Amino acid sequence: MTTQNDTGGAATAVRVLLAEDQSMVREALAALLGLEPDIEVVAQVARGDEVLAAARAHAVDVALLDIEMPGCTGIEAAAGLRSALPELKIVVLTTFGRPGYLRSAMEAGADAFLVKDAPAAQLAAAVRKVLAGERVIDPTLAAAALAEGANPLTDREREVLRAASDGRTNAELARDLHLSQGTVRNYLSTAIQKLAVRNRAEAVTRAREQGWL
Amino acid sequence: MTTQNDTGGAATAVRVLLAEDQSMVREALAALLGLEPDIEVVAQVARGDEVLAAARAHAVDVALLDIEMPGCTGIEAAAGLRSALPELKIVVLTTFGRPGYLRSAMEAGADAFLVKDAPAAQLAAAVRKVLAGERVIDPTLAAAALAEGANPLTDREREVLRAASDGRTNAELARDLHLSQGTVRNYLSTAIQKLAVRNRAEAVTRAREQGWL
DNA sequence: CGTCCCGCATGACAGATGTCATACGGGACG
DNA sequence: CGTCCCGTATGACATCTGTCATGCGGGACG
Repeated sequence: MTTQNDTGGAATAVRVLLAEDQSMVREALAALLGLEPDIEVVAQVARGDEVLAAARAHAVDVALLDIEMPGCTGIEAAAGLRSALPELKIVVLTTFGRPGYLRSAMEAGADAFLVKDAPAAQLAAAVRKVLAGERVIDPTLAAAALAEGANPLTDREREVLRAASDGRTNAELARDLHLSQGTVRNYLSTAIQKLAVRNRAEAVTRAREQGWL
Repeated sequence: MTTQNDTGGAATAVRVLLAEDQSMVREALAALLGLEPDIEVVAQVARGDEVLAAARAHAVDVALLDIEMPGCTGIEAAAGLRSALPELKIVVLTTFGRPGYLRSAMEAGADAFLVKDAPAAQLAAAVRKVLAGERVIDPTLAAAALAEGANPLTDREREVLRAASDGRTNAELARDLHLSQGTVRNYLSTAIQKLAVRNRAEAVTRAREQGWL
């Protein structure tokens, strides 16, 4: 899905791409940004895997990316944009202020990281700041991300934990991941210990809230 | 939190209350509704338990309620509004199109039920329709709600399942809920059977996606 | 090149979880 | 006043889950 509305806005207006899967929220954010005379939303997409093409097609200056999207995540989209269009500024916008998300967003090359419960004024402000070359991150969240340290889980552990997250049993996990049942249990066991919890369900909860899942 | 902005809008404009915990989304929705000449957002709150007071204080015609909010849910707020201010129209707006949510919203006296991935235009449309005495619900979702039937869990089963949802062990649940450990297991067992799943984690997932948790 | 650590894997064992039969008091409903 | 369902409880049993000792292969480092 790609919407064009190149009408309106000053000739010098910042050209913004908005990527967010919930139509109502996306269009509402567009309305909000539309109130700013120096900002123009020139493209909207509802899927992560449509971001790059839309950014190219509409000569976008700033991309505003939600994280949770079908197709691919905003983080992955950010990485793609960063390598394909290095000039483009990237603002990652998310519901969840998870330290791991902030870390991944920054590693993917984001210029700003905003949570949706921040005041709306910060959105336009962030767009202007990244254009001016600044980086915008919530200091509290940055502190949390640094305090928590990096994701302690190995790839395999994360994979198994993610697969286990909706309640699948060890036998199913073993089949799906082509592992022995015992191996699945070991990965879950080490994940449980690394996360300092007592069972897989707590491990899932904890990994989720850190953005490590 | 209560914001007043009685300025602007026609004298005959619909007076709308907006309840949504994420500031950015809330203010964006306000901006969106603000574009409609016949609609005026006269109050905004970020918590469910502030809805009733704000509705009273601002002579609101229509309340737009998100479900997931601190304080109390939009469903609970709707029930409170319905009994205290029977004239008021209620639109429930939610991220998740869960059949159980629709059912509860309707039982709580909502006049409309919208999901956030519907097109933005439906929001203003719904406000106008409920004012005209119509009810607005997504037909697909209504069908799903009817097909699924009502929540099969007893109060106690739901309570135990909810408490178990973040990974607590039987012993902890028993202590917290003042039950014997065996009783906890029985409740979880019956819940697991009613939901046609194979363990507590799947039961939690399933109950959640139905809006039964 | 040996050694050490890490990721990965396996199986044995103990403890947690899920099932089932059974039981009892209380409220609802016919 | 039976009958049924709910909430509560117990104990026995089977299965699942978490821990641990152990082993293998590869990369890092001295």
